[in-house]
Amino acid sequence: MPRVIKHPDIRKGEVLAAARALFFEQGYDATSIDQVIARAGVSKGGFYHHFASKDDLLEALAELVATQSLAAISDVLDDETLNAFERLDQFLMRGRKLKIEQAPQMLAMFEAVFRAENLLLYHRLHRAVSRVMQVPMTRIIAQGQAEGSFAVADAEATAEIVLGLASTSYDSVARLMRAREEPELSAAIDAFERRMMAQSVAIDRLLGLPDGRVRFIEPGFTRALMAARPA
Amino acid sequence: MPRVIKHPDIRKGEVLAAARALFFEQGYDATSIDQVIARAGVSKGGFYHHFASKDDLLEALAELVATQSLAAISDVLDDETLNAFERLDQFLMRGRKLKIEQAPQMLAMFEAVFRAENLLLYHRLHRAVSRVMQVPMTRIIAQGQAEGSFAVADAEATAEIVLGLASTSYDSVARLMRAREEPELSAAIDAFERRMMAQSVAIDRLLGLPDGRVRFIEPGFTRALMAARPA
DNA sequence: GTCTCTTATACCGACTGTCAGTCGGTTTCA
DNA sequence: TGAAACCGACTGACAGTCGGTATAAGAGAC
Repeated sequence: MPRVIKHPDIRKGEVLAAARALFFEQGYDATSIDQVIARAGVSKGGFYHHFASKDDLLEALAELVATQSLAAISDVLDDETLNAFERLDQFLMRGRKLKIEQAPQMLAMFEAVFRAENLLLYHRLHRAVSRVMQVPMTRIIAQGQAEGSFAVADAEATAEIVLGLASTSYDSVARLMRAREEPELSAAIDAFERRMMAQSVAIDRLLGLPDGRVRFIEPGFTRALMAARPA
Repeated sequence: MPRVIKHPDIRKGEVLAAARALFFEQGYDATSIDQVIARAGVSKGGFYHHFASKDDLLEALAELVATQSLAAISDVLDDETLNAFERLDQFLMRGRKLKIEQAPQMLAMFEAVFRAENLLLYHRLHRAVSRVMQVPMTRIIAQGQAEGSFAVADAEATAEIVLGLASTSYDSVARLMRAREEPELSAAIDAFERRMMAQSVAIDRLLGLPDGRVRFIEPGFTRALMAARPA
C-alpha cells in the first residue's frame, strides 16, 4: 500500500471524524477499530501510533465535542455587557438555536446517543462537556452572587449540580427519540416539555430566583424540532 | 462432569452472587463469563440457558440490587405515622445507617464501582435503583404537597430530579475513593462534605423548604466511614 | 401404586467468529 | 542518521453458539 505521511494533527482529525460519524450512527460498541481505520484511510499500526486504545479514541472524541461546544458559546461568556441572568439566559438560548439550526444532524446524533446500548457513549460525552462547562458556569453563578441577583452559597457546587441536572432528563429524551408513531410521539413530546418546565424551575430554585425566570425552551420548540426528523 | 439440576431461581441466584462478587471487585468489562461460571459452578451452556447475554446478567444484577435497596427502606415508606418531611428524613437516614453498619463491604463495592473504567456499571446500577425509587419518592413528595409542607408543582418530575441529583456528585465520590494518602484524603473528605451540604440545600430548594432543613450527612460522617477502610 | 413412555427443561463443553491490541518491520522527513 | 509515521499479518481473549445429553415431572397403561 502506498504510504502517506501526514501531520499528526491532520491524521488524528481524520480518524476522529471517522469515529464521530461511526459512533454517532452505530454506537461505540458496535463500531470496530477496523471500520474506523477503513473509513479514515489509515492502517491498524497507524491508528495505534496516534491513539493508545479504543477507549482513548472515545475520550479524544468526547474532548473534541466538549471543546467545540465551549467554542460555540464563548462569545456569550466573553460579552462584558451582560449581567449574570442575561448571560445564563443567552447560554441556554444558544443551545436551543444550535439544535434548531442543525436539526437534522442533531437529531441523528441524539437518536444514536440515546439508544440504550449506547449509555457509555452518552455518559462519556456528557461528562466531557460538563467538565469544560464547569468553569464558565461557576463564573456565571459567581457573577450573579456578586451582583446580588442569585442567592447561592457555594457557586462551584451549584454549577456542578446545574450541569448535572441535564442528565436527569435522560429517560425523557430517550423516550422522545424512540417515539416514531403518532400516538406515542405526541405523548413523548408533552412529557418532555413538562420535564423541561420542571427542570427550568429547578434551576430557578437552585439559584434563588422566583419560579419561572429561567426559560429552557419555548412551548412548541420540541414539536418544531422533531418535525425536522427524516422518516 | 456430573450434572446437577437445580431450581432455576437457585441457579440464577448463584450466578448472580458470583457476578456480584466479581463485578464489584474487578468491574464489568474486566470480568469474563468464564470467570463467572467458574465461580458459580455452572457450564457455559447452563449460563446461557438462564441469561441471554453478559449485558442481561448485568441488568439482572442491577435489578437485584435495586430490589434489595427498596426492601431495606420499605418500612419507612409504609409507616403510616410519618409526615412527608419525616419520611424523607428517615429515607436519607437509613442510607447513612446502612453505609456505616456495613462499611467494609460498602467501601469495597464503592471503590470498584467508582473507578473510571467501571462507569457503565455505575450508571446501570444507578438507573436501576432510581427507577424503583421513583414511585416511592413521588409518593413522598405528593404527600408533602397534600400536607402543604412542600411547595412543588410537578411531584413526579421533582422526584426524578431529586433522585438524579445523586449522580451529580459522582466525581466527588470518585475522588474520595481514589484518595488513600493523607494530604489528599483529608482534602477529598472536606470537598465531599461540602458537596453533600450543597446537595442537601439543593433538595431543600427543590421542595420549597428553607435552606438547611434536609440533612444528608452529619459532620464527621465521612471521616468515620473512611476510617473503616482496610489498607 | 408402580412401571414405562414422553416431553420440556436444565445443563454440558468443544467450537467459532470477532475484535482489540501487538509486533517486527519499512518508509518518510528533517 | 535518527526519530516519527506508518504498514498489515498475526495473536490471544472473549462472548456467544450448537449439537447434544441428563433429569424431572407428568400421562397413561396395567
